[in-house]
Amino acid sequence: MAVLLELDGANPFRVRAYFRAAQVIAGHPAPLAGVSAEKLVEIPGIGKGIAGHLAEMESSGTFRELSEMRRKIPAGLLTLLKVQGLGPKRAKTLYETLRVDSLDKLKAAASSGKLRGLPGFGEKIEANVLEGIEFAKSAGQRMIYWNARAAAREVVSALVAATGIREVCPAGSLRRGKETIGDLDILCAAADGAKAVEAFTRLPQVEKVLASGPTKASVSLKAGIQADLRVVPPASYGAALVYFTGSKDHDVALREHALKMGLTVNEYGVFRVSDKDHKKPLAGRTEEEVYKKLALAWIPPELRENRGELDAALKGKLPKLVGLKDVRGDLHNHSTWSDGAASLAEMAEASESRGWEWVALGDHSQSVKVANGLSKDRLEASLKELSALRKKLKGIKLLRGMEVDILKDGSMDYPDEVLEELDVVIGAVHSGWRMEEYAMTERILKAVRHPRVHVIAHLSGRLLNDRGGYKVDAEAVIREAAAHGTALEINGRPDRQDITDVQARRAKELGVPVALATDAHTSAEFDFMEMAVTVARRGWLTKDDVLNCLSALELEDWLRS
DNA sequence: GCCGTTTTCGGCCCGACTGTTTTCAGTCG
Repeated sequence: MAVLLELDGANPFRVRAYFRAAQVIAGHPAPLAGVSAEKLVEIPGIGKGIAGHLAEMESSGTFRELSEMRRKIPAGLLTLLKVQGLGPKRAKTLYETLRVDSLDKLKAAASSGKLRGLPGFGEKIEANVLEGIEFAKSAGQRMIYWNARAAAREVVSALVAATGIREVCPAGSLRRGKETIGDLDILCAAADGAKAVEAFTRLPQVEKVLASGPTKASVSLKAGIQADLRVVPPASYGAALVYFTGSKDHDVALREHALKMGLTVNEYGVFRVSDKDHKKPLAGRTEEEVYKKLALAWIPPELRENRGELDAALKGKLPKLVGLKDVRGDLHNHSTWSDGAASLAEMAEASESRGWEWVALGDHSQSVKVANGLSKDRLEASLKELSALRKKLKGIKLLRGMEVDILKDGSMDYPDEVLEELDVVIGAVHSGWRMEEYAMTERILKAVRHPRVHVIAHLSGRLLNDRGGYKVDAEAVIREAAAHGTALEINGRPDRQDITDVQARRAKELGVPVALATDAHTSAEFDFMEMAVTVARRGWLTKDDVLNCLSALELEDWLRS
């Protein structure tokens, strides 16, 4: 609705209200279906109008005004917005004058020189549009966090090497730890902005310079992602870091909060509103200083999504987020017994050398034939091997933590007497993907209720940028997990990251323990614990919410209970 | 369309860059 209104040229504040409401709803931990209008309007950003639309959507799947806008604005117009340099105004001009409502028609019009001369268009924009069309068609996919971080680290170290500037930091959604990244935002503190920008645009990683000025530049990288550099004076580094880390919604809320205090915030610092020329910064060198001047505790980047963090910071009620150092072990991984690349011994030794206090070494259960799942006999053999390892490795507590399939009827892939031999039972779905949501939910709920199942793994089954996962009512699973004391996993494989940040926060809200898991298939993949921790932090989790922060004794107590 | 420590009406975050313009609109983040 927000995008359609924008294309229609509606009041920009009305447009923003819809964008904001959409964000609020997406980030709300508990589902809003069935919530009464009186309760809905208590949520900041949802007023009477949108609450009414939501009620209408619940019965009909849409609302009247949206249907009207859909009739009024051709669907193809929305795809024009994907082209860089085309916003609502130019898209509307194209449609009204040339009837352009698809990328193909846009290409035809641009290549025959029909764009130049239109209001707001010239030769340059025409050329840029032509180039942007190809990009819009091919790209569109966001990069998975882990890969984006690697690309960013490479650019940052190259920039440091080229300029000698020390204060260079990836900001944006990468710093916030979002599951996928649209572009890299890199912040740099330097007296001479132009010099830093020039060095940036000449890095060997750069494929094409999209824009470049004295304090900022945009390039596309050979790695297949756009990177934006912003340079500010060192005295503004903290303010710029806040600004450039975002999220946009967090920044906007922060500035609104500042205005109530008679202060204004930009990327250069905090100023009094009365200080019109921004002559006397009240803060700006560090992030802590900026937040403090606004009467706020420093907010960890992972929380900066405008999901209540400003309110919590104001009241001193921010959670003390779980960190990698709090983690004492991993619960879910694989060895050469099934589809892993390292032996049980290698996985055990790698865990010990990471300084972990315990590890539950796992594998797939018998029905997952493609992953070489373990029959009862092979499981027994592997347990013997583990006993021998226990005698050798005294520095770490070794547990057997199998990923056991939840079969189509909801029963487990091993009989109860076998499950009882395992220290940790992780229930997971790897088959029968196309079940209806109701049936899939019942199937998983049965596992949640099973007294021998400790953890449910990768609840959605999705693989980012690959497949969407099966249909399941996550809220029902979280509620049942709360009722039965079953834990839910945050899978740290970068393409899974499942359960999500929002679901993790909901789990915490209902008192469901969360298990962080690497799902490692090599010893190096124990690194994925950091990915799982990032998702947990985005879900507001503290070490009290996370099973991996228990000592070996505490964990065994919990497993028994 | 939302919201309220001046307000139920009249505000609504802030700045850089580009390209089309003779002073600024559009786009982007």
